[in-house]
Amino acid sequence: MGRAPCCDKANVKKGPWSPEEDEKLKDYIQTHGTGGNWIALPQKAGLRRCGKSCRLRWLNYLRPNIKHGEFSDDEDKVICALFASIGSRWSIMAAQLPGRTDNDIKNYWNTKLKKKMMNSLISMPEIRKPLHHLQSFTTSSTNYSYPSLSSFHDTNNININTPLSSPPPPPPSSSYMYNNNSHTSSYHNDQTLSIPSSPTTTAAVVSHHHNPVLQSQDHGYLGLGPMEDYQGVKDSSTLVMFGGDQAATSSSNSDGSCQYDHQYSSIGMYDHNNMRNMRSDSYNKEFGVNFDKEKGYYGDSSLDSSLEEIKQLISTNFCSSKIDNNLNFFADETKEVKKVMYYY
DNA sequence: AATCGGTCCAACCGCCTAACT
DNA sequence: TAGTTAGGCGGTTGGACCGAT
Repeated sequence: MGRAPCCDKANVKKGPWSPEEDEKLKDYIQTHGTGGNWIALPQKAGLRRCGKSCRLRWLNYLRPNIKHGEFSDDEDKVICALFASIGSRWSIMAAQLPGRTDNDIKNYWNTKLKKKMMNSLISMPEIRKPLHHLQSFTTSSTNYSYPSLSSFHDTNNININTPLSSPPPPPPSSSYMYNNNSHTSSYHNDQTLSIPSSPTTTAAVVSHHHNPVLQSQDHGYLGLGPMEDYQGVKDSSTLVMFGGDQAATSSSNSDGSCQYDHQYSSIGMYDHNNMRNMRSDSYNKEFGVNFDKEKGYYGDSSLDSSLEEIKQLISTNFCSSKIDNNLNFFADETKEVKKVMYYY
């Protein structure tokens, strides 16, 4: 019953392959093929290796037409698009990229492309969160309209009732906050801005130039806690603030906008450099969220959620049937996302 | 020159499914 | 039909390498 064991585990060599072993394996397969039996192959080829190890070495390194070296922009786009639509199915991705192996793609994604993608999505304005909100904006339509922002104005009388296809207005010079639940408001050099309700997510931006959020406890309007609350963050300019279940007293205006005094009960910080979400110790003490010393961040937020959002964002807006025949679509739409981000 | 921390990637590990007996 | 393994896959890791201090 069953089959013979695949190899004598005690007698097989492990670790890096020597050039001699490579040569033996290559010669054997080029002469005889794999014979559809990797387990028997090492003995026939005169190798003290497990069949699985031979298979891996051949597929990932020795077989003809393997492409090594830098990935092209087009390859980046394919990987990003496929990741968004199918997740970490590296072998399927490899099938779409001639010469690339699943291992290569997996390594490339984990070490470079993931970071590149994250930076691409958050780099222009220092914003990270309103991804769900953006989904409703980034349609394939060329004529964007934002009913929810139709009467948006700020205290400097900058009318932002502008379609996205036009150049976006400059971002606030210091910082602002954007909140979704039912109201939206902003801070701008200690002035309160008001915009109408309706968007569906929460985000906030912290300027690179100075950081009123981290100073804000002194002003009493955010209660985020001092800089040293954020364990492991050396440079406040890398932080982006988001989140916020708010408890606020508000007053509505006739145009549908509203203003209120903020008392945020849930605020998160996103650390650009370390690509992780954080919350202040003040928050965590109050709500019993523990700092995970092993992971280095607070337990309820991590990079994973960011990736999920990227995945969701891309899959909803960029991918579908257009992946195969229009790679530039992804890049163009990414620009649109950046424009929307910049817009805020 | 030595040390340290971060990056990269080849290779291993363990799981799942299909195939075999 | 049940037990077992091969093949395939994604996740993880060890160590080489490199730049900064």
